[in-house]
Amino acid sequence: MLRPLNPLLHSELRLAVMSLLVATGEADFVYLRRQTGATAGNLSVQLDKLSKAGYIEITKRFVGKRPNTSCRLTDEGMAAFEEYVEAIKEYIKVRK
Amino acid sequence: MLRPLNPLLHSELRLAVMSLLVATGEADFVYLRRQTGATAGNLSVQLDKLSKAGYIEITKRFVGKRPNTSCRLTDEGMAAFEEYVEAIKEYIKVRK
DNA sequence: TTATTTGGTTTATATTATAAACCTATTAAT
DNA sequence: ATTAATAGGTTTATAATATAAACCAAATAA
Repeated sequence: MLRPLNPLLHSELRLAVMSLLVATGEADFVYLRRQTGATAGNLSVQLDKLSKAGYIEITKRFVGKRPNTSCRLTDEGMAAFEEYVEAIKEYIKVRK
Repeated sequence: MLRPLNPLLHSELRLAVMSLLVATGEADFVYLRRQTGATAGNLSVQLDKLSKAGYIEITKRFVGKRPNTSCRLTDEGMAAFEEYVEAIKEYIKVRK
């Protein structure tokens, strides 16, 4: 039987965020927003979920006078992403 | 920017069904239920959605005395599946 | 000094997924 | 012959999810 897809990662926006973070290691709110095209509200909610799952670590600080929210992929997040990738490959591979 | 994921296919059960149908061309309700482990109610609903989207064709008939619901992948369904595969690959590929 | 923009969060709503409840017919058990 | 289980589903109620609208505080521009 096909293996289950981690529901936290099987979400277009969260998967996009994780994909970007796998590529960059770390990225801030504004960057993720631009790259994904998501609304700020949606991004905020989804980052929170990834954070609560321990897949990313969120750091809030000021850069100059402006607030800045930075996200870093955790080892747990990386492992979960890799697991998801292996799982979804089963769905999309051509079988004979 | 990452391309959007067809929401009709970005669903665990519907994707599993499509994946099975890509492999077999045609399969009946009972087979799909066994392979996916889904409840009958859920499967019924999701097959209906795939059918309404034109991705599968559902044929109802009797086999002996028992009802039988058979599903066949359409060309449109195959094309949509392939499109989805290309799209999700962008999310899971390792970028440098 | 009043708009506007930046960088977000909270909350309300719409959509979706899922299972529980149900239905009809068949086969098995008593 | 009657009752109970099983097969093969569908319909509907509920829970979970995604999403955007509304909001907020501070900074910059007009």
